[in-house]
Amino acid sequence: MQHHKLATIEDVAALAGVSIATVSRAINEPTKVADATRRKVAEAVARTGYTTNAMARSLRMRRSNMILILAPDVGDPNFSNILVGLETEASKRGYGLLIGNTQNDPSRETDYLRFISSNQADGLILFTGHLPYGFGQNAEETRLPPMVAVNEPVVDQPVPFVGVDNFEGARVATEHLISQGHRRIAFIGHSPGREINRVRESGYRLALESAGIAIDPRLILDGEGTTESGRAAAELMFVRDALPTAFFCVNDATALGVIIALNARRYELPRQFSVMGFDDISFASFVSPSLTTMKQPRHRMGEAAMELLLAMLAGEQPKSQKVLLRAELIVRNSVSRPNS
Amino acid sequence: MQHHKLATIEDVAALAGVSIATVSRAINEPTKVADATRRKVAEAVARTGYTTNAMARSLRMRRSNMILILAPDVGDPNFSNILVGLETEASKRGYGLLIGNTQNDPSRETDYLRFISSNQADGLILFTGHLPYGFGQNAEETRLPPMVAVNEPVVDQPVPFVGVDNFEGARVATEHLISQGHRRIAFIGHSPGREINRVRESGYRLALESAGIAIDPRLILDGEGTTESGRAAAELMFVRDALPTAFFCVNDATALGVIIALNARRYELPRQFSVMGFDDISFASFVSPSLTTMKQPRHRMGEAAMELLLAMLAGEQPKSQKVLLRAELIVRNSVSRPNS
DNA sequence: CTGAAAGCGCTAACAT
DNA sequence: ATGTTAGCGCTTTCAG
Repeated sequence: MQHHKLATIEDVAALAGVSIATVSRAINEPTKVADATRRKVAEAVARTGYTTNAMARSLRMRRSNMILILAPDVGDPNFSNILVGLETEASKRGYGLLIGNTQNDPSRETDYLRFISSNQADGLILFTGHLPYGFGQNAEETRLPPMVAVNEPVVDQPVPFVGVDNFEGARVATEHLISQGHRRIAFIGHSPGREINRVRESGYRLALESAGIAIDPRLILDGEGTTESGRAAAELMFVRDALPTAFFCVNDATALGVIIALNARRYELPRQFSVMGFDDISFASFVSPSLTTMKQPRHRMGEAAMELLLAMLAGEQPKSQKVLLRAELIVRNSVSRPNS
Repeated sequence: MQHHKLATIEDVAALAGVSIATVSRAINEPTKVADATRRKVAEAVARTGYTTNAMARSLRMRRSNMILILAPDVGDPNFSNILVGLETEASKRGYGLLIGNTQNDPSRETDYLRFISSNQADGLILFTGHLPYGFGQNAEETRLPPMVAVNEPVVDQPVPFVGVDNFEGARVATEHLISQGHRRIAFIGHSPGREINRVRESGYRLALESAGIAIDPRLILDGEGTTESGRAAAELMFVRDALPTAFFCVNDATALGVIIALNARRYELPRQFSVMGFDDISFASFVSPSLTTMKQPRHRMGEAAMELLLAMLAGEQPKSQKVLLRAELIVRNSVSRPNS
């Protein structure tokens, strides 16, 4: 563990009285070496404190055992929880994680590609929802490196994707509300353009239809996925005077806004209104009332994405271009039977 | 940007009609090369799409331009915000970040050291508060690699540290309460053993003393730094019937617990009680009333730590073993003048 | 089962 | 200002 002068494979070979080739084999293909030799080498390794020089090895083997993670915002808690899953799986398989924070800046995206093109990383995990700038132009010609998108699919590009089943999750959430006896259920959405909004709304609609409940367009409002937009949407409902008994919100931030609006109007929750979120962000359990919501399996998303990427690196064809994990219903205190 | 067969320095040299040494110089020490030659090389680089092979370069130069980040929990939002600062500074200086999630598991700590001992990382940022297991035993003999601790200092070890000035921050927080007219100010602390508890409590005491306010031991309670412990501590105050007009809490999680307890008792905040936190975690602005607190300069902590480490890597002696950044008072709605 | 030797792609010392 | 060359530490044929 000395830092100034590390032992090399030659030091070990000399000490063990064998050739460097044998040392290399003893370490990497133990079965190809005689027992006695292997023991001698092992001892020499221990005595010298030898560690394989990863640079030399990577240079020779043309792979680095590193994965580059490209994310728009490393500080986003949604990201960091998935990261833990990525790391768990990678480290289990002997891979290291290199992290690239792009801030959606094209030049930073390009910049990070140097890790790929300089052989410093073997594959790529994409959180950005688009190919890094620098690949984009000539996607057909350019041979893309092995990569997997997670959380956000890559638009218009055949990149394997691991995410959550938003359609199914929204359906389950809405059904939970229905099972409690609600029939007038609002949907407070994200921006109309967002894929996630479309899909979660579809799940909501399907659940209602399956239960034979007519869809009331006045109960469907767009938002922006933010707390403030949730608050505003709830207020709008009161202004318009088309009130639901329950709010299903496209995400927890929105749900929080709805709760704030309802609390401000001095309603008692969940007795007078039920609120359901989606995501299970960290403060979902701290709001009052604590938020019933759909939990995204973030850790498993990370693991699954890494598993998929490493399989591709090992030469396997991805079985499917899309892995969707189920969100889990988390029952807390913001949903109850309607009050009537 | 072809992935199967990358251009090497030889390809560039051949195309430009120069030697590989000249190509290397043209790229790394442009001033040492004639203008015309440099242009030829630049064009050849562009035509071939050449990128320096980082492995070969690192092997030769004996450094990787990589920094290893060792953290107990990569998913912790406190960590991830500092990470952004680390990344900003590192990437500005051409360094990459390798991330290691140890989960406080000694074997994982040791495991990640291979990145250091195999030359895959030049330095180390420590979030763990202790030397990685594997260095610990023989710290005197072992030559430690360049490293900087951030957020949490390394106990009993001369490791340069970048963190927040908790003493000063607690003093400012308490003074804010005093300036509003409070004189009976409670301190809800962390576990007694924790350094952070000791320091923040000292700041609280100094502020009171400086203002000529006697310290009332009945207003100082231990906790565990959790929401639940904050709630319990507030309850205990009511049971003991030694009530403050304001609560200064060792952190926001605790403050949240206090607010929950006060809300549950149907007090009106901040009219009847003021509550002050520390940290400015993400939901501090969402609680009702929104939390007045001290904001940790996490982004800058990351930048400062990386700056320090890179300076050490460049051979500079760290000027001081300890860099303390000031926390910033964030005024929201949980503090007002006392009610009397 | 083991050893000799080539070579991964690069930088830097030395020579011109 | 440019070229030649050694060698960073390793894995992997190819021989034996």
